[in-house]
Amino acid sequence: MQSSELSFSISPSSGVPIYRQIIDQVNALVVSGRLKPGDALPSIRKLAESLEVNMMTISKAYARLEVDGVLTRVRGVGMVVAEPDIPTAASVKERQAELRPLIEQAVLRGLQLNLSNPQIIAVVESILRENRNE
Amino acid sequence: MQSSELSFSISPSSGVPIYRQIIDQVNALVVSGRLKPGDALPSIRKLAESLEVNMMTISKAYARLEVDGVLTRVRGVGMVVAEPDIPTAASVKERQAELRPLIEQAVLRGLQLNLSNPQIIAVVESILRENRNE
DNA sequence: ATATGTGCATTACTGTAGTGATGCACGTGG
DNA sequence: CCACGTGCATCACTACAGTAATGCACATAT
Repeated sequence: MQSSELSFSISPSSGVPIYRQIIDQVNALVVSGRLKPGDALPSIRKLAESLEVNMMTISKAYARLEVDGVLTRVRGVGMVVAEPDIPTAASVKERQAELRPLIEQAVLRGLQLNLSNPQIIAVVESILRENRNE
Repeated sequence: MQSSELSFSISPSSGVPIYRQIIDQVNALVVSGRLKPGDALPSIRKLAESLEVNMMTISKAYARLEVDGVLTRVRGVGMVVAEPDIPTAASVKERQAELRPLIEQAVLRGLQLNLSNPQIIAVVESILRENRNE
């Protein structure tokens, strides 16, 4: 169990809650493939100390990530990246339905900004392009 | 000033704040063209009474909508739908940049759900199709 | 068994979002 | 001018998110 040398960084005064910043960064690492299933994450204590925040803050973030199926917690051992393939329990349609409200919020904002359909889709594709490093 | 007969509906126990529900519904009405520039909205008192909430809750919602450039308040008269064309102050690129974070959040969630690029774009297009009634 | 590493449960403090009650200021119509 | 309809400012209350301090439970290595 060598130090994975994961570099987390937070800005406590960015308005975004600390635990949310942790969640987003772990998610990004997993989605992009830099963290693979079975990989260990920094222990709650280590990470809390290095970021100078309370352990519970990290713990809550890890807990949320476990509920989301991203991590698996193993008491006495540590947090580990979960298998990514299990969640195919839900069909594509169901997952799309789950995603829909989030997309809707964003798209309506785009319409409100008076952007055309192609202009909105261009933003979507640009973001997809950035994150298909897998 | 006839009754515009606008039908707002809220579910106080839906988790979504009341003022946010008002904002979203007004936005939807304006974006879809059912409310046109110059149209009057229900007065704060009337709407508050019909929805059985406090005036201030409606007032806050309207205030936010004014900041967003959707409505114009006229004291002693009421709230009126603002002109939609003014905001072309910002270039397409700027408006796309403003939209980007929202889209990004949604798209990353889609990737996390293990949806393919076309599957995500399909959701976007479906929503765009629903809202181009203009 | 014991020491030391894990994560967890409990409890508490604090800030802020959300909502509300009340009285005031502005505009319009008589 | 006066009455009535607008929206607004102020203050206050409540619930909950976010963070933290502390002690406990489990797993592993010696």
